[in-house]
Amino acid sequence: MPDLATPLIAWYRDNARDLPWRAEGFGAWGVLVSEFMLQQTPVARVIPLLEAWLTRWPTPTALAADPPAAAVAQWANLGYPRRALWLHRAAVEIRDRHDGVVPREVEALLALTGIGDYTARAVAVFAYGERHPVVDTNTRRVIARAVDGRSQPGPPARGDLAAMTALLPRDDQDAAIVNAAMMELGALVCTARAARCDVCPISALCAWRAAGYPDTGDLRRKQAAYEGSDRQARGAVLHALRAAPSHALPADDVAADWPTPAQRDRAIDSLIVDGLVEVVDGNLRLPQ
DNA sequence: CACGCGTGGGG
DNA sequence: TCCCCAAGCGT
Repeated sequence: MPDLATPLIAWYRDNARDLPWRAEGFGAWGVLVSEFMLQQTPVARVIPLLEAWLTRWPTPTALAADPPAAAVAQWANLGYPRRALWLHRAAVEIRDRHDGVVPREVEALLALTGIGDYTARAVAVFAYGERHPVVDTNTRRVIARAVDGRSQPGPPARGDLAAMTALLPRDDQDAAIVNAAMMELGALVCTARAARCDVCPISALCAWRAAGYPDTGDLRRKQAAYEGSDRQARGAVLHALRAAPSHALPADDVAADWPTPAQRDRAIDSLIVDGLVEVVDGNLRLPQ
């Protein structure tokens, strides 16, 4: 396996986007919040809401002092609002178990609500400079192509972390840059739809390119159909309740035009279970 | 391990 | 237009 780190580091120095969480001194809490928001939500939509979030809650303790409902409301339209509840819960855990300081150990980060393999290592590496493999979907795609010679990665698997570890230089700072560079390359150059090999710093070393871009068959899990799904129904319920801020609505009036009432009711029930909808005297409202 | 979970932008 | 995609996580 040729050395990918050296060209990646040089490329990253010249081509990395100037993103808020990469600013010197952005802080571990800011990095952690950004990572929560970036879970399945594009960068461009995260940036303005991240700034607003950190202005309102500059520390985990500040967030923990407000009710979870405040976090859900501030989450606005980022999608997957359960993440707002998880982030709030993580803030409480940081206050109660870590004296209000975002932990730097991967194991401690993994124990927080809403933090998994990716986010734990992203915080440890990008906020604290520790040396670990950080593997997201971009990184997995770049490894699939450059190293394994396949057009797309399979589903996340054990072994992903080991594969990335093999690419990391010894030096902690260089390792952090290579982690970031793999993600950045996947986001900007070696994307899911296209591979811009003409501007890729490792095209000469790429196994997929060398093999003539074989289409290995796409093993990625397909996103479930959204049209007609329970998720869509939940989205419609939330949309209706957001449109009626502060006052509760009779349950029958919420998304009343939804084509299948049973599905609408199921969506409401699941949102109540998740803590994203409240029942007050038989009326529904967003938690407050 | 495969599935459920929002919302919106771009090719 | 419509479909695909987007720094995952919990169960």
